Amino acid sequence: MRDAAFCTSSCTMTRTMGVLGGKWKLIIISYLGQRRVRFGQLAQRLSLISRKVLTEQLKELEEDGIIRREAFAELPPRVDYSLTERGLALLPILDQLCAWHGPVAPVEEVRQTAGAGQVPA
Amino acid sequence: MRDAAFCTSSCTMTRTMGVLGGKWKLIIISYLGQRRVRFGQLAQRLSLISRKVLTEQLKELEEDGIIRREAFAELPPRVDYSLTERGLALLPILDQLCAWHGPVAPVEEVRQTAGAGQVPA
DNA sequence: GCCGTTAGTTACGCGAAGGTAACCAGTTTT
DNA sequence: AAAACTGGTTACCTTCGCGTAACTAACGGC
Repeated sequence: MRDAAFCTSSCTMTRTMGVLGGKWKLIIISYLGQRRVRFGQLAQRLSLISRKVLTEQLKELEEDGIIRREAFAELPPRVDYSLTERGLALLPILDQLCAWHGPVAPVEEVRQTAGAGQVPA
Repeated sequence: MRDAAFCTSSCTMTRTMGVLGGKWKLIIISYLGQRRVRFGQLAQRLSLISRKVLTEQLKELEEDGIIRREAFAELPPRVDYSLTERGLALLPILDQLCAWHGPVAPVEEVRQTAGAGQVPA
């Protein structure tokens, strides 16, 4: 997404889709949850997303102030991603979306058992 | 969307995106709101969507039980679209999404002033 | 000096999503 | 008899999202 026509529309829903639209954004946000996650970890867990697209989406999300990127001058390099306040504010809404779709609520589950071998995507 | 890999994912957010993902779905749902709208009216208002794609999306939304399609054997033909209960249940969530994105909340506005020349898309 | 590590970037190319425009049915209007 | 109206469908073509794979930087270990 990131379509100019979307972002300048007079309809808020359309503008919102300009920021959150696209296959991956909500999934990334929902996976991040309240945690700080390294890039490699994201890439492993969200294996349906190619590395290239993942970095693109992360960059856009960062530009939109939804996630925070922290790069450390370590060796080997390390980059942590986490939600900003703005991003965190989305979580309860996403939970409602998930609850709407399925009776089960595995987003919580994925977030909580995140080290246990779940395959979120 | 409607990607098989999405719909069978173990992550609810991903499965949810399988149904609601795509540029247009949430916009159509949000535009429908509580009203019954004729096809031509939808096509006019959501002018960013081509007729072809609009019919495709409407068909998918109907298959997923989110909207209801009522065709009348009138002349000229008439088809009304409206949200099912499942679809209506999404509205408060979408309103929250819009509220999250912009301080203004024009989805309500668009729904309420729907005859007054708004251009929702 | 070569490999491995992490976090990317770049070039290349496919396939699906989407736009355009023509066409259809069936009846009233002109 | 032709045009117009509604709600589509279809063929055709273009665009772009996305995947694959190779490559980079900068350092530690062998």
